[in-house]
Amino acid sequence: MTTLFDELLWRGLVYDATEGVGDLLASARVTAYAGFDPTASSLHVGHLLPALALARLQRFGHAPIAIVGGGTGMIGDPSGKSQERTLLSREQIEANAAAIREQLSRFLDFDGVDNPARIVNNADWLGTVDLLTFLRDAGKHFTVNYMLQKESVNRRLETEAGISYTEFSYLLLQAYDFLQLFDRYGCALQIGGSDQWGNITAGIDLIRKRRVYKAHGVVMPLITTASGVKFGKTEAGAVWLDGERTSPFKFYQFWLNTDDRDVVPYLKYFTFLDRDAINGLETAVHASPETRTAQRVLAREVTTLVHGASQVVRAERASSLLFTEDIAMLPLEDVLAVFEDVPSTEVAARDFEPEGIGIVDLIARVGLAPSKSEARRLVQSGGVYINNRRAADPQGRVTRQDAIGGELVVLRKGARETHVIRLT
RNA sequence: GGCGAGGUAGCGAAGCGGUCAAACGCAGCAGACUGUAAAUCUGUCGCCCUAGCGGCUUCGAAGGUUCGAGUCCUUCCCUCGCCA
Repeated sequence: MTTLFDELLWRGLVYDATEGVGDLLASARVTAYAGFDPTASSLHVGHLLPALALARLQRFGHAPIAIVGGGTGMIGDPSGKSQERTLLSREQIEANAAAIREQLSRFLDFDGVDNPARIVNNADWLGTVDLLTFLRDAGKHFTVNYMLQKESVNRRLETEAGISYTEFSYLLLQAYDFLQLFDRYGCALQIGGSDQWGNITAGIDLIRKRRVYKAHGVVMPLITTASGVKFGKTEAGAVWLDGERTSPFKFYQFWLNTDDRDVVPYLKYFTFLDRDAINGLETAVHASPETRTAQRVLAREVTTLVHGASQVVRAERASSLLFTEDIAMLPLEDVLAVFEDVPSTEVAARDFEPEGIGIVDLIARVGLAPSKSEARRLVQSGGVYINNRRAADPQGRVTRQDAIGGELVVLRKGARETHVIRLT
């Protein structure tokens, strides 16, 4: 049967790995961890890779640990960052950590008898260890020479701004984490993004020196997009797992819009579909790209994982409605249901009374455009739709008669940004 | 503390007294073409309106010179480099 490592290899999830991980994973139940720093109150799609890696691990019988970095978050990881970070307040970090913990719990099973998942906070030990102890236990085992050679540090040394002592120390903290998890839970493997390689090997080195044990690391590739855009970004910024920040509908749309060239790798990265299923979809991409079957499956699978099946149904309905039907013809309840998680604004019905509101004013008022000038430009270029009908006259007005069921106006900008106006 | 370089729109970067709301590139936004894709092409990209060779506020900050200043002068603030 296939082992976890084979599985990861097939999915293209192994960018680099320590010698012998495959054998270890094939021969024993391994406890492994991945870390998540609480730099924001939500994870984003980029975090899915390590989060799902933990879930895959668990599915293969191994025991996953997710670290929410309440301790390391206080310092800031220089890996992959070209500039020094601003420190977050302790309260902020604690709030973020709590939110992230909740999100991670969706992917992991805590009730397994043999291999239950754990979520731990490294503030538990990093927050209590005193400086002298830390320097003796961790610091003593690393030469500055070694640390300077790490890519994350080295790159920053070449910049004008340099790197602060604080961020320079990050490596030691993460190494110390690995040691702690090894001691507490027998954790012998760390998983992360490819930018974590330096931090992971530092931990492995520390465990070897302090405990005379060979721990392992696996890093996953940086996700790229075929068009060169940074993965996980849309016009509205990062794609968050938090439904408040990125609505399930937008989340679904994000995946649905995946480039043909990216969709197969993404199916491997972000779903649990097996080889046959993915191979079938790959064929579909070549045979009939216009149906975008693979994208639909991808969107459905990932949205289900993050937001649940019921949200997928809604997103799919909203999607078809948004692009293929004349919404003004539909019953008010249907439209309401579909646009439930689209941004909306309440506007007093009497504002529409005499002869309606100028379309330009309305767009600026609900924030679909940042200024009236911008709104006017949009309308003139034909980028505004009221109830799915293009409104290209900047002098145009929206009256109460335009409202679906007398109480709802669906305002759309371009192909994707929709705003609902409720008359009250 | 000394010397040098520099601070222009989201970013990068032109500009060296008028025609500068400010070239150009990137990013963004919209349109066309499409498959809610990619590529390409077009338009747009400070704010306001009665939309015009219109009005207003911008080029680190504050003063000044000038009919006129992003452009010249003074002071200050900040960033970077070298030296101490």
